[in-house]
Amino acid sequence: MGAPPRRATISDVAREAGTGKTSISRYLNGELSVLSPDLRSRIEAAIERLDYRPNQMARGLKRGRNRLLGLLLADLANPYSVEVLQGVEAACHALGYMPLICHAANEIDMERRYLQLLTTYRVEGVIVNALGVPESMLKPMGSGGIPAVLVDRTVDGLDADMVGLDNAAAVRLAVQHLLERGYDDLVFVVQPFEHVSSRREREAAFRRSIDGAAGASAQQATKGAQEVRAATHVLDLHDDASVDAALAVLDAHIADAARRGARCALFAANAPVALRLALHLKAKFGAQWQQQAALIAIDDPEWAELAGITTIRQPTREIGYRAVEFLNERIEGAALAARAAAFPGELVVRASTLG
Amino acid sequence: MGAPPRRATISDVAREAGTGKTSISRYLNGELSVLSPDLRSRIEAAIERLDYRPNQMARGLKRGRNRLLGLLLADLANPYSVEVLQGVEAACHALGYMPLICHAANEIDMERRYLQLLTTYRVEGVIVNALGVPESMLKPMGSGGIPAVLVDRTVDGLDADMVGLDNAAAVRLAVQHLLERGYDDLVFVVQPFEHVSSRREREAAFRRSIDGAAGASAQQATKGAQEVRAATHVLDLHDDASVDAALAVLDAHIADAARRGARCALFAANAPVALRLALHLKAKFGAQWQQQAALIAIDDPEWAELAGITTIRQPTREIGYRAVEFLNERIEGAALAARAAAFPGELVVRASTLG
DNA sequence: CTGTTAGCGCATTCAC
DNA sequence: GTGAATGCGCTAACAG
Repeated sequence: MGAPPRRATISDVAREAGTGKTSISRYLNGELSVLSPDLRSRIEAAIERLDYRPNQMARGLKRGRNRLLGLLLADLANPYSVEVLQGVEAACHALGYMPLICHAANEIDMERRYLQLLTTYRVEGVIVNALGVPESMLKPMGSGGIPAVLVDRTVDGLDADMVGLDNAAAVRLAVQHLLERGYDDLVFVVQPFEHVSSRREREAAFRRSIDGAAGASAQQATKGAQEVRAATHVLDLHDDASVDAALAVLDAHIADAARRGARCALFAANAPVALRLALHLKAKFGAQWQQQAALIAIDDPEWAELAGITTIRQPTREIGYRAVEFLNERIEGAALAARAAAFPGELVVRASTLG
Repeated sequence: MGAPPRRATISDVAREAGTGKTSISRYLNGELSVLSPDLRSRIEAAIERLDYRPNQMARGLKRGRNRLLGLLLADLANPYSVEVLQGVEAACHALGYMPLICHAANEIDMERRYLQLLTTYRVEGVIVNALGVPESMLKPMGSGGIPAVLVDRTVDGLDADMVGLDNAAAVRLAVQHLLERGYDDLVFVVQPFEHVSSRREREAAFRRSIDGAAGASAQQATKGAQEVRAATHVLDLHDDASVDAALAVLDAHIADAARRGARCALFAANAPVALRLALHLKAKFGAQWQQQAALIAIDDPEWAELAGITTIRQPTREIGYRAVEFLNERIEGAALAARAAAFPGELVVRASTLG
């Protein structure tokens, strides 16, 4: 005997059950009511005996849909991505999809390759946490192409569903917290942001929040009545030399603030930036750095608690879940205009802003 | 015009190029030398014009292989998994496979479901970082079933290729470091380890390392001539109550060691345990906890540097890469006996063992 | 060099 | 209730 050399097919099952393929197919598709109890149990037995598993590829080929969703992630090393992924998975299970997870690993041409590959596997839709400019790579979907929903960031010329953080509100929350804690020299640190909408939005929101607060304090003579300074620094994490240079400038800024007697706080636009800054501050001020410099960040990685960093936590699971829901509606044929879901962030206060 | 409502098929291209499907197929499969320059350029043009992409599902159905590999991960929240994943991806690209990433999220029946699903999609092989007991779920492959290679841990009754850390050597390295630093009360902390081979091996290696060291010091009268104590504590991270209880016992142990004047060091079996311990130590001793208690861990997550924890780093990328290589050989038909690749760990000394 | 033919495993008319 | 026939998109013999 031994194990069968080849996996059983529907024909094998039909033969084993002494019937035609049609009945097997009906059984598989839950049209149980149309089968005589006898046939039905014979089929069950045959399937069991042959350890039969319907071939999804063949099914997909026939019916034209394979229940595959593409999930294209810019960087799985970023905990944010992993959490979004979990939300996506949960929704996929609930809706009967199988997520095809693709990891661009910060390589822009990996992203392009994967997008093509997904197309090739005829996924029914894609969820994209874009890295660079899939420009027209995604275009076709708006115009009858494959449905897509964007996560965290928009893609330039593309009019698609979008789900992510309410950046304006999140940044406002953070700035407000810093001002309340008496910081009056705020430094926003962000990766190169021209091409990433979420970074752009956060930076813009940062500027606006400061202006707003300054205006308010001017008329109301708030406790922090003195001027609040604000600056933006760019940290290109993929370029060591550039990072060193930027950190040197930052150091100068911090020193200057100390000289002026100002209270300086660093605002990291996301977790990777926060980690880099924390490492730098630790190297500079030692293990007790939280007492010398303030740091707040968007994103709440697992080590934030250990490092004692105040953060704005994103509802990452929900973001992933909603993305799939949006996509599913699109796949089911909804022809609405592009929607956007912006979830609120949550302030988690820790030692780094209690100096 | 507008975008074509349906993706172009090989027949469309053939018609557009004024030829038969065979030639198109030949073109797609790189049999270019067999095509007249004229036909060839007509085909190229047609493909371009129709934005044609061959349907992988159909190809797979026909040739019987779809170049899909299953990657079943127990827990993507564990940085170890993400790094292995990156190695797997790299190898897949090099060898022309597409990894189907499945995340069991610590749910044992998710694992089972995914294994079935992978079977259903006719993946050519699977790489499994097992969670529970896929028992016979994987059995079939040894006996003509789908090829599999195990990562980090074995599966009980299963005789398959295996790749992971050289646990014995890694643990020895860590223990040796601790002894050299003068610690004489070593506490190994690990998640429930009966069913996870790597944890079992590490725990066993811990006991053996201590015994070996004790023996050596006995005959050679090493500097640490006094007895070295060793104990194992279990931390079930998925059960809060149990964790609290275990930590209380640990605290007692530490207090007792202090009373005796012994130098106590904690040895975390992996990153999740290390994080939990670090959080506890921080809560107990404050931000400077590294000076009150020693901690070493297997795994080297990105936050280890920030937290200043000494670790044994695994060559995770290589592990993932090798897993795919093993699998590929199997898929190509190699019928060798089960192999095992055990990679060495690397000691990264940081503040937590320099007390 | 090129086209015709016959399936891969399955779902779906359409008859019986 | 049930089964035979047709074709999804593609590749692999076979002829020419």
